[in-house]
Amino acid sequence: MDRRVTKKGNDDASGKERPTLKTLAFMTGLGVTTVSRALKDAPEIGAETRRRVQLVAKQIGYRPNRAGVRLRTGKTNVISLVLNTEHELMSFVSDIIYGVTEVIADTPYHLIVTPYSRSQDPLDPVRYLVETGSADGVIISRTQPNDPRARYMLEHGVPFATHGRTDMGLVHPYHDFDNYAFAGEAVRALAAKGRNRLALVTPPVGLTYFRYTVNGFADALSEVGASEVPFNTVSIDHTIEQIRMRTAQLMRRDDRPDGIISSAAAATLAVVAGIEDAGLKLGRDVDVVSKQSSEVLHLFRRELLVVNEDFRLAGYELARAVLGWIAGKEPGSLQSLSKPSEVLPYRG
Amino acid sequence: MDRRVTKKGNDDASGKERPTLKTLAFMTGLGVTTVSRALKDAPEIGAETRRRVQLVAKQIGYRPNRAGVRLRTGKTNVISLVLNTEHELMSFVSDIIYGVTEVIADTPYHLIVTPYSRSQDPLDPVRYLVETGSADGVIISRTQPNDPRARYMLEHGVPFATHGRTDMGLVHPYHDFDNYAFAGEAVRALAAKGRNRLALVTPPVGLTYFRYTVNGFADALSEVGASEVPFNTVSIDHTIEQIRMRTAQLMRRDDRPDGIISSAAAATLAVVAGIEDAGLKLGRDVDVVSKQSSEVLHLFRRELLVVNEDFRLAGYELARAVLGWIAGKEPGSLQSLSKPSEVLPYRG
DNA sequence: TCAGTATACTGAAACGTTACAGATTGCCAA
DNA sequence: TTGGCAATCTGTAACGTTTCAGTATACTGA
Repeated sequence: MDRRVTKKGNDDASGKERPTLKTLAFMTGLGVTTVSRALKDAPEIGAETRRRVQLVAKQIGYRPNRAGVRLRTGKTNVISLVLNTEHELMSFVSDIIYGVTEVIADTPYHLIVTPYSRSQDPLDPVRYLVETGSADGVIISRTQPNDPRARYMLEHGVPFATHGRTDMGLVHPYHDFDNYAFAGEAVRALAAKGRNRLALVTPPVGLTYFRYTVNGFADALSEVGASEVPFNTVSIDHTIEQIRMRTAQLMRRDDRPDGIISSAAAATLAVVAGIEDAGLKLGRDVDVVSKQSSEVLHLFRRELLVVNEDFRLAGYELARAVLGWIAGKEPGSLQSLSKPSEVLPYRG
Repeated sequence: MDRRVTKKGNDDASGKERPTLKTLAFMTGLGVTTVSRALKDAPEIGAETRRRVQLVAKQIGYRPNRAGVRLRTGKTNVISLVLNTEHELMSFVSDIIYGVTEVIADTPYHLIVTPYSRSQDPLDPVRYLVETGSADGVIISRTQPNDPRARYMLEHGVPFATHGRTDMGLVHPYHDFDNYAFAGEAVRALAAKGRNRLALVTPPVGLTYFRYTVNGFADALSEVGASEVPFNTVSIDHTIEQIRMRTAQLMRRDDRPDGIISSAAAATLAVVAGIEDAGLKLGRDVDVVSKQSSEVLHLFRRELLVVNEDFRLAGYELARAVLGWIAGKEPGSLQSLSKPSEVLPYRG
């Protein structure tokens, strides 16, 4: 029967060590429990005590220990952004991150980036996050109409938001760019320039916004009475070289399009290169409308017509949606659709 | 003297709950301590026991609870990438993240992105990370010759790596691109084309690589006998519009340069636009050498001369450096300098 | 035979937090 | 007076992990 001396090491307010609830309890002469509750404005704590505790806490710069909270409550204070490192680490990822951090900045949340690499099941990282309880909320992109990740997280009660919509009859927060409208506006802009044989460089087949884009394109085509020149051999997921080569092939054909619509700025660079490889001139032989997420295309070729998509806004909305869901709001009320800008020609 | 019944809730291997050490202990019939040590190959555990525990652990998919480990040991298994959201969230950030995640992928580490926004003290986020013990290692960029963040982390014993070198007489891991060599090569390439009045679009004043670039530029100028056309009114931190306007101004002067070196692709777009605004033609009136981090510039104007900087490599090296330091390697052995590619003309 | 020691294992405590189940005090109604 | 209740505050346990200080057993040398 031994009688060890237990050294606490924190019940004096001496050291350089980070203050804990125990430190605060010692300083205020209260119990640890009382301090804990006072800090979170629990009703059963006296008004004066509450103020006193909060004052002292602020003075000595108390910050709750994340590991303690997480261990006890399961709350991680983490939002995870799940990214496909193969396709998505293009410039717009930075913008999304920017938008997310902007929202998160004055919350206790941290942003962790969870990658999934080469040809891995997209569900893997999500499963990992859910199984290990690594995040309070998740943001995914490259959303599919029938998206197993969204389904999985719904089943497991994990708050999330998708960049892009789904079509499963399930309701969840999302943010999306109105690609149906984009494609439609693009067609109309080209039609207004007298172009009537149009080709489309689509989003990746299989993602939801592929459908919206294609539908918007098709509907507007018949609206303005233009026809489609099929160009199914590429999407914006293809490499610069592939897009360039196949565009050149396309433009050398007799039935070549006189208008092209591109769903991404990087692809547009390749498309224009392909057009010029074929000896044609932008603005004369063919017009191109492209989405872009930063103001680069007009520097590239002033003949380009552009539509702006704001990925910072996307990050912002997605983060707000996830936090909203975590805070208990209705998932259905956390959906947003961003309208495309006008189709813009080079402005002086 | 009450005699409450304590419900453990985990000592049966029943539920859907995540297995813990206790679960493993129950299943193997061992003590929690033994299981813990067996999993980390402690020497005082019998070989067979060790194998048995590890087998069971693998079978049921045991993963240590991060909060438990972190609370007990202080180890977070987190690497933090500290970013300036004002300047740095350009495309290359994605590449750095890609490189980092590549290294981190098969380690227990998570990557968290810690932003610091508009005109905030760059030391703030670092101080936060250190004070709250939120990360085992930190990666910073926009490194300065005398960098308070590096000094601070050295003082506090926090492993880190800098993107770019410092010049404080203190040794720490870094990865840097050899901008001295880049500027030199660029000057020589322009000289080889008969250009001898050269201007430089510099990195942001105050950052270490500003100095290297400027020195490489100056040394090579005198080496080849060319002269500098001062262009101090811009750096690559300026907006596209500013760079464009001032380049146009510069190019309208009588003493305009016949060669320009640009430290970033985005700036180069603006520079070329400015050149053309002034009615001059790239490749005829002036040649431009530019760094780029992805293959876009040759699509933009094939007359451009480019040097490639690999930011994915940077992320990769930085992550390896931090992990190496955490693992106990000598900081001085974790420094790397990446040589620029040749100056490349448009390749067919 | 016995002490000494190496081997293999174990319980308790601690990290910082919150939830649960009280405990203390004062006040009021009966 | 007494019982009840509201208002405040408190101790203990628990989250899952590792470390400390053991204990039990078998083996060793004399």
